[in-house]
Amino acid sequence: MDPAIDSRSGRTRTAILTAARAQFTETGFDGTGLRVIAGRAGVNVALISRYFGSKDGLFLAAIGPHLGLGLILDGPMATFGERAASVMEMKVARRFDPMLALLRAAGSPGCTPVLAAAVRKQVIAPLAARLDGSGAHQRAMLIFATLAGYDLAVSLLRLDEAEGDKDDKGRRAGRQARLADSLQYIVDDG
Amino acid sequence: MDPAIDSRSGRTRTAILTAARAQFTETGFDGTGLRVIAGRAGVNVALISRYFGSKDGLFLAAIGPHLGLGLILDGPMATFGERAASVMEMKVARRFDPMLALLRAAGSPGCTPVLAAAVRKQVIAPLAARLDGSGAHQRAMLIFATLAGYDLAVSLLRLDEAEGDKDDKGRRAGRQARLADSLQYIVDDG
DNA sequence: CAATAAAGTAAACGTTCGTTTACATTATTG
DNA sequence: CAATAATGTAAACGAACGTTTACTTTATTG
Repeated sequence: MDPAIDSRSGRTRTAILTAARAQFTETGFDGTGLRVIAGRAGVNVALISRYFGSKDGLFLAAIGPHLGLGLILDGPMATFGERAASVMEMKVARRFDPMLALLRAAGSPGCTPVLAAAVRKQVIAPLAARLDGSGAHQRAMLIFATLAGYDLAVSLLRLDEAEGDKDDKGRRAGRQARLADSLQYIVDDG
Repeated sequence: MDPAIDSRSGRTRTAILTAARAQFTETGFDGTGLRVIAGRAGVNVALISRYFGSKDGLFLAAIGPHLGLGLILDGPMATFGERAASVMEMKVARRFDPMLALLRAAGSPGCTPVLAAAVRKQVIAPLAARLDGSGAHQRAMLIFATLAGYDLAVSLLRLDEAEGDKDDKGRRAGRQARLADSLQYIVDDG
């Protein structure tokens, strides 16, 4: 029986993980206190240390397994750009956004190496394996860079927000098309 | 007379700013303590509060004015990609890297809005003004995203580091060419 | 049911943080 | 030179942090 479901300890464990994912996404690693996570999960602070050892352990358990590209790689690479850009735009207002959590935590000295390892293994490697042509590894890195930078600009810095909110859908569609095009250009190797 | 040069107060002021730029670049906003900056500048901690009011004030004064594109916009847009990619690769091992400082601080809740405003004003706006064709603003944003993401991948996460360090120059040249190509593709509007 | 382990709780630990206060030193100026 | 402002210093402040300890409650099991 999976202890992550049912059983008292399993319930608090997942409650902590869920709260941690949301909170790390919203306020980053350094900006998130364990007491806030505990309160959000309706759980005592000391239990976090008991279950995950340390704050780093919690971060790794909460964010680590979700840094992959998910379903974006499912499908022909001829339409990778479209799929990726679509996912990047759809994920707006989700409570847990792995890429945003990565951006908000990548600056914390303790998180950088573990995040780098996770991205290498879960993003770069499988993506490069799907790319034809030369320099697959570097092109995979460039694709990741484009996606991460896009999230930095749109979701974190909110650079695309104008004064009036009118034409919001049009703006979203426009930037999504540009992103898709730019990504596909890298996939197709120029 | 510019009080920033000569005069006792001017010297300590610039010493604090220099130390702050380097330290914020290395360890981010939350990861940087005022005592470390003070020690690096050879200055008493209390003077930081006196001269810059608060840690946020210091960050703004140290990083804010340097977030622009610098000399990258000087020259024809037909060779923008090359110039930008060249600058991104040359700046390796510099003590103060504005883009890296931005990436390391963007996750801190207090820094995000001020960084967004600075990028909008100093990067997106002047860059969009130099772009021909439709959707100049969004393409400028996408260019910034590509540059920031590239720095995230290469300088911060160091995703391109392999086990053996051989062929380092070749790898650098390769990824620089890819970046230049990808940037120019956005400038030229497809 | 009693014994043992697991899970949860409350409080405190020691540290670090940004900032402020009170005081000493140095420079400026009438 | 004396007065006054500017600059530098040392120490302390209260708050927040991650983590640990001692204890109570709940569940499991022989």
